[in-house]
Amino acid sequence: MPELPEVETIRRDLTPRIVGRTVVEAWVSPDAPRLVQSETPESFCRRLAGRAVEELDRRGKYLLLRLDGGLTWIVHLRMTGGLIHLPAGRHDLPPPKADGTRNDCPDERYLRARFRLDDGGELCYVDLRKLGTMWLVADESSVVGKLGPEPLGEAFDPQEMRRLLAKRSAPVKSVLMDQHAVAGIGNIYADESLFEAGIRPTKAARRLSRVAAERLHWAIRKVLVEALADRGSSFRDYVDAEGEQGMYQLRVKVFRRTGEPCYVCGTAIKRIKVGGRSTHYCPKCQR
DNA sequence: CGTTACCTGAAA
DNA sequence: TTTCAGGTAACG
Repeated sequence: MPELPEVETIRRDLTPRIVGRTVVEAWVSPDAPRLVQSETPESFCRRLAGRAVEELDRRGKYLLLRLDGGLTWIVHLRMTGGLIHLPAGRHDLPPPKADGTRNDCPDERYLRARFRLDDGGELCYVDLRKLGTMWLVADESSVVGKLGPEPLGEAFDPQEMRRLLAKRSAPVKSVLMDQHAVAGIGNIYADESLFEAGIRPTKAARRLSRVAAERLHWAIRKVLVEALADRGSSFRDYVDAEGEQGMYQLRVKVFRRTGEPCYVCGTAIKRIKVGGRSTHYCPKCQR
């Protein structure tokens, strides 16, 4: 579900609500045996209880909750995970909606873990597909050590963009989505960035000209900054830490616009598979 | 390098 | 019934 703009939105919203708070009790559903990767759920809950959250950071699509005592609680939401904060006095997620609307994932059916805080608030982890993962580790690099640069960071400059495209014979879209190349771009923002740069997703990464690589660098930053300003995209499941939707889905130019006219040239947007993922592009604007 | 498994539920 | 879904690791 969430890519960099969604995870960063959650990080920003959660920061004032949980930094300085202590986890007084942790619970992991027996129905989610794969959620905790670093140890058994029992051990995880025991070690987490009593720890204060000192800092909330993000690397790629990972949330890093730095705790007192030198441990880091790392969360990856994968496809349908979400973290919902309930302030003091509210202890229940909404019940399933009767009308069958799809943006209802943070309901009680999909509650997989909960974390009670010392101010009476609560952090709820919801995940329909149960693909999300958590770790409690002393060494963060054991989890996030091999990620590529942050696309909005200083280390990601046009030269770095060219360097990471060079020597890769895979389609440029697959390289953009490779978290070891650059961290945080997923299916939506890969398609949108390639449209913005006028590059065909299937083009071999190493075949991009210098100018094209530099345009792509600029496009990635533009798309991510705008998506962040819109608090991410909510196509089906994604909601922020308060259960609210993002707005960028209203601004996408190609993602899930199959058959609709390109806003630039009017040509019908095409959908193909690249690296097993649905890929959307304008056959005229993107060469 | 591309493909498949991991999960659940909605849409085609 | 089959396909598809904001992701990733483990395959061959």
